[in-house]
This record gives sequence, C-alpha cells and structure tokens, in this order.
Amino acid sequence: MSGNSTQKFFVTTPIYYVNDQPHIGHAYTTLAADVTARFHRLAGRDVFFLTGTDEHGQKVAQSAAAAGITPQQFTDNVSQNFRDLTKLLNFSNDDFIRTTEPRNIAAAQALWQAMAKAVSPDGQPAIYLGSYSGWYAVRDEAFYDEAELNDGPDGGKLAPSGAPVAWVEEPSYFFRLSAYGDALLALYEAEPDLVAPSSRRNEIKSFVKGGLRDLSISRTSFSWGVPVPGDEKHVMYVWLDALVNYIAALGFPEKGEGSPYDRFWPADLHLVGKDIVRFHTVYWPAFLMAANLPLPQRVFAHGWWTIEGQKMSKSLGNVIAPSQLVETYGLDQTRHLLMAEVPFGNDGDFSHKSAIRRINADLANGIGNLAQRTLTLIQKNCEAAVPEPGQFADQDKILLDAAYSLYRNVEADLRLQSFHEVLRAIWSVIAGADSYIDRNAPWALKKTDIARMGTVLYVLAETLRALGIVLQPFMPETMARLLDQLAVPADKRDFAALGEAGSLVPGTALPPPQGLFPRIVEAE
RNA sequence: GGCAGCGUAGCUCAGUGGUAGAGCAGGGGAAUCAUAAUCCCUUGGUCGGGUGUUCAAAUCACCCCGCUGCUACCA
Repeated sequence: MSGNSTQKFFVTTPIYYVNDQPHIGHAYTTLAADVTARFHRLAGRDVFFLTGTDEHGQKVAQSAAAAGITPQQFTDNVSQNFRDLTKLLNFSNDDFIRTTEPRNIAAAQALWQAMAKAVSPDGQPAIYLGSYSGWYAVRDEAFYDEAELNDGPDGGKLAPSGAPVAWVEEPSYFFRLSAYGDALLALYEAEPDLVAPSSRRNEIKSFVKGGLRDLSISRTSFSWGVPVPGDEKHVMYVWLDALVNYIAALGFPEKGEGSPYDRFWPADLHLVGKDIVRFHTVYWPAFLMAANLPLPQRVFAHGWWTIEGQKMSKSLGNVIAPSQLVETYGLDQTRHLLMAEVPFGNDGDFSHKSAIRRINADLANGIGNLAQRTLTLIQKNCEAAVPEPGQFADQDKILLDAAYSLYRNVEADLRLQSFHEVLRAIWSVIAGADSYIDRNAPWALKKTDIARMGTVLYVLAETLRALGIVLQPFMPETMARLLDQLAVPADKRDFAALGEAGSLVPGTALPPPQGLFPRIVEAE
C-alpha cells in the first residue's frame, strides 16, 4: 500500500506514570504530538502517533496495596484516566500502549535478550550480574548519594525531596553504560538535531563527558515488573520496560518487511518533558546501540508550566486538570492557548488573565471575527453563495499567495517544534486579511462596483479556506466548522488542496454563518 | 563548587558587528461589514552595570551584579 513515495512520520509522547493524575503538563506534551501528527497527515504522510501509560514499579505496587486492590486493578483505573484525556482533548493517537500489556512485556524481554547477547564497545558483555547497594527512597523511586542526604527527625535519613531513605543491597543486573560514552558523544556530534532544544544538548553532552557509570537494570526487591528472561527472581528496572514501549507498539520483535516496525522505526520524534531527557538521549540510544537497532531521529524536551507565577504542586493545590481548562475556555481555545502562549521548549506561565486576553485577541477578535464579517457579507450580498471573482488585482494576488503558501512557509518551524512560530505566521495572514478587508471596504463596493465586491469577497473566502485548512492541526473541531461554512468538501481539506487545486467554486451555496469563538466576557 | 545559559519597550519575547524590532497593553484618529470586533497613526528602551577590541557593539573579549538549568537513575 504505502509505496516508497509516501514519507512516514512516527511521533511519540512519554508513557505517563500512572501514579499521577493527568494534569496540564501531560496534556501539553500529548497536544504537541497531536498537532505534529495531524500536520503530517494533512501533508499526506503515513503517520503513527503513540501515547500510553507506564505501569510497573515499586511505587505503583505500594499505591495499589494502600488502596487495597491489586496492581492490575490499580493501573487499569489510572490508565483509563489518561485514555480519557485523549478523548477530552481530541487527540488523534493511533495507539495507546500500556507497559503491562503482553506485547510490551514480550518486547522488553526480546530487547533484554538482544542486549544480553551483545558485546559492549570495550569488548565485554553488555549486561552482567552484580550487586546494587545504596540509599533508596521508595517514594521517589530513586537512589541517592550519601552526600545528598539530610538527617531526619527520628535518626533516619531523608532524601533532598524529604522522602525517607533506606540502605538496600540486592543482586542486580547491570548494563555496561560506562562503555558507551564515546559512542554517544560521537552520536551527538554526528546528529546535532537528535537532542533539542540545544540547551538540552549541551547539558547532555556535559553529562556524558563527565563519565558514565554502569546502570542497574533489574531489581529483586519487588515483583511488579517484567521478569528477566532466564532469571525470574529479577524484574526489569522500570525505565527499560518503559522505553521499550516505543518499539513494542510497532510489534517488535516482529520486524520483517511490511511490519509496522519496518515501516515506522526509527521514531522521527520523541516528545518528552525536560525531566526525562537523559533517559531518552543517553540510556535509550545506548540500549538500542547494544541491541543493534536504529536510533531515534530526534528527542525534543519541552518546558514546564507555572500557574499564576507559582510552581505547580499538589501541596500548593494549584494543579490544573485539563478538564478544568476545557470547561473554562473551550476545547480548541485551550489547544490554541497552550500552543501559542509559550515558545515550546521554554518554561511558561499560565494565568487566567492572559488566557482570556489571548483567546479574545487571537480567536474571537482574530480568526473568528474575520470569518464572521466575511461570511456575513457574502450571505447578505451574494445570495448566500460563493461569489464570482473577476480579474485579480495585485493586492488580491498578494493576499492569496500568502495564504496558499502558509503550509510551505511553516513546515520548517513545525519540524523544529516551534509551534508558536507556526501560529505567528498564520496570524500574520489573518492580520493581512483584516487590513485587506478594510482597505477594500466591500460594504461600500456593493453600491459602487458590485463586480469588484464579488472579487474581494471571493479572495477573502479563499483566504479563510486556506486558514481553515492550515489551522486544522491546532483546532480540528472548530476549523471543521469553518470549512463547513465555506462548503469545502471533505476530500479537499488537506494541504494538497491549498491553492487553486481546491479553489472554492463560484455559485456554491453557503450555509448561514455561525460564530466560531465566542468572546469571553468576565463577570465583574 | 564545576559546566552551560539568560538579563532588550509596562508584559512576553525576536534580533549575534553597520542608523533599536514584534505581539499584547497604553494614546490619537478612521470606519461601521462583523462577536464594540476591525483598520490607520502613535507614546515608550542610555539593549543589567563597567572596561576594552573596532571606523562601527544589543551583537566580540574581560570583570561585576542578578537570575535559571544540569551536575545519575522523579511528569
């Protein structure tokens, strides 16, 4: 089916840890992936968009025990919250993987076996059995150096996070990460786009340059995990069975010609939060190198949201649930807000005041008002049908060309995850259209030059059509309504229909216009 | 402490050697097709401070002040 001519695009979100309720941060990452996936689909590419949940580990087992249910029941419940989030925000993921599914377990064991057979760059086995000891905080699922610890109240020790730690010692398999430093540094040099933004690349490079220690990749102290093949007392350390999800969802270890793995791996883009960059740009490539599998093309780490200037935290009680945003502002308003408000990769602040300002300025006063005034003029003055254009003047061509070339002009920024730049470029066309409509005053032309009025309104309708098409990745639902109001057929809504290939046909009947984005008026 | 980065208009930021920019906010005017939305014009910055290199520095170098990230297994 998919010939060589069809490009593919595989985009992933992290799998979200089920010990947490979905919040604005999760929604943000998956939204960026959704916009990316929708964009590439409209460009005619073969897209696979994956998200899911991370469900193993000691903390999950303990939370389940505390709730008096089995880990499986516990993860079933919480995973569903994340699945619901994809519906709530209209995400178009092609799959939703859970690390507890048989396919993920099978993939994790296959990856383990491939790594276990491998020889690291220093000529030794890539995986070996040793023992791990250290100060461990269950709550953080993290080991800490002695130097980091503080004295607790009852003579115990506390992690920097305040979590109690205990000295643990257990047999553990290790991955010989220490042997992969040079290969990783060479990778960062050869593939400068692998780690983005560049500030993260610098951090990762200096981290690797500082020397890598071998990585403990199994535990015997709990059992809620993937059994290590051939030594079932051990379960895999959570990050190994988490990262493998990206290929498990493609059917790995099945990798024959025509398989999803063959079609989509390596990933074109792993979107991650800045806290898990290292896992994706150090451990994951090293695992793949050991298993002799291709490496992802790009890992992009976005920033954090603060809320009204404050860090989001459970103790402050200011964690924002995505459902709350959608209720307050509307679905597509929320999607636009998150993508437009902050350069992706930077930290940003969410405030109610600036949310309203942006939604009213960009959506109600911007694209919404432009659509409303144009469609109303056509409705009233052109017998509710697409007007007949005459010869295009230079200014007509300039506006049309700007609108038609949007896809071409924003693709580079889209590929760099500069979503706010993509939107900025689109909004400059909206501003151009508003300027055009005022300069040409079609409401005055109807008395002086009815033919010219038709041309002006046609140009505006065509501009709206292009805007509607290009904005679909960001606001799919509302842009569908806009394209409905322009009577654009379902098969003329992709990027190939931009320009004259999909031009509106004069005389086509148009439905009565309906507002796209209501203005938000604050109660005093 | 070490490494990396940031500090530009009220706010968020773009701009890496050649007469200071955008969006939003503020002010004035126009228009009235439209969700009182829109358009045009405009106020506003000694580009954190200092020294230096240069014919020329927000842009390069050094110093100082302030802030941030990373420094091993936490979205």
